[in-house]
Amino acid sequence: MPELPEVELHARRLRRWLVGRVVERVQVEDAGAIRPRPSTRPSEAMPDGPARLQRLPGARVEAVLRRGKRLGMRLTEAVGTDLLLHLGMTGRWVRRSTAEAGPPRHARLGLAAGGRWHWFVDARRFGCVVPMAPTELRSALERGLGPDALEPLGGSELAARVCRGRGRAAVKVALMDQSRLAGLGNIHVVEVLFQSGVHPARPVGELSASEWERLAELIPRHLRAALAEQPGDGDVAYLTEGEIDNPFAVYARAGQPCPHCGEEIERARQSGRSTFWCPGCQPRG
DNA sequence: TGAAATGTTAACGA
DNA sequence: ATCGTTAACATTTC
Repeated sequence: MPELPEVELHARRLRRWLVGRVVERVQVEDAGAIRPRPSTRPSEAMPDGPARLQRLPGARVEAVLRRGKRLGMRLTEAVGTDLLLHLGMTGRWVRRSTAEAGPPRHARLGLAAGGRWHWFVDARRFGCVVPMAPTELRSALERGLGPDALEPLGGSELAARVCRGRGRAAVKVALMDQSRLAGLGNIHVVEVLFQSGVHPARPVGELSASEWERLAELIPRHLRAALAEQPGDGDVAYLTEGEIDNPFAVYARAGQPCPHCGEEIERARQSGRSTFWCPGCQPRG
């Protein structure tokens, strides 16, 4: 899942692990993970992807950037190749000692630096690594994305962005549109709407100014709180795979009592994704 | 066995 | 044309 908090967490970890270090080796386990453009299909691999990545050894990692759910890795300019990273649904980077026997399960590619392996692991294979010219990285990170959802935005500006061109769209679907606001995914948009007391199916054109103010304030606050709860160390864990308890107030809690008012959390589908809300706290208006 | 899963988008229908 | 929903991608898990 990575949504914005998990992607930002990756940015910080990759900075800590790699910035200032020289890439010693590259190991490609799955050439399909190397793509010509972000958001391409696993079957649309970059034909010369492995060859492009083999230029990296000797390059120093200069910076790790993030916008919305996209990550960028700047390398020594002389190498002529930077990387755009997308985690897709299940992608993550893990660090392993070089003494470890081999790549972890579902490893797609690895970078050796600072005496350790840094593996891009992605069971569902929607994530990718996109090699590109350094001049292209900035636009690849920004093109088609609205402002980063972690940055505070005024209520009226948020309303203008999210409503632009449509007044009848459901607020949940509009908030997940990355070209309007970059970073909210299915889980956190559901949580933010619950905290804001806004029903996910409300048309954007019908929200009041004070509701927009509340959303504008709660979006960055909620994302920062989610980020603060992430482990500083160890591998990133996503909800579906583990025995970790569901940390969310309403997401994946259909039929359970609302933590605020005790009413039963409801579930429905919007644009093919599950939505959860409390009928008591989030009236249809 | 079937359904659903955190992301994104091409293709379809109104 | 614009809007919005569905199907698809690939794989795992319940």
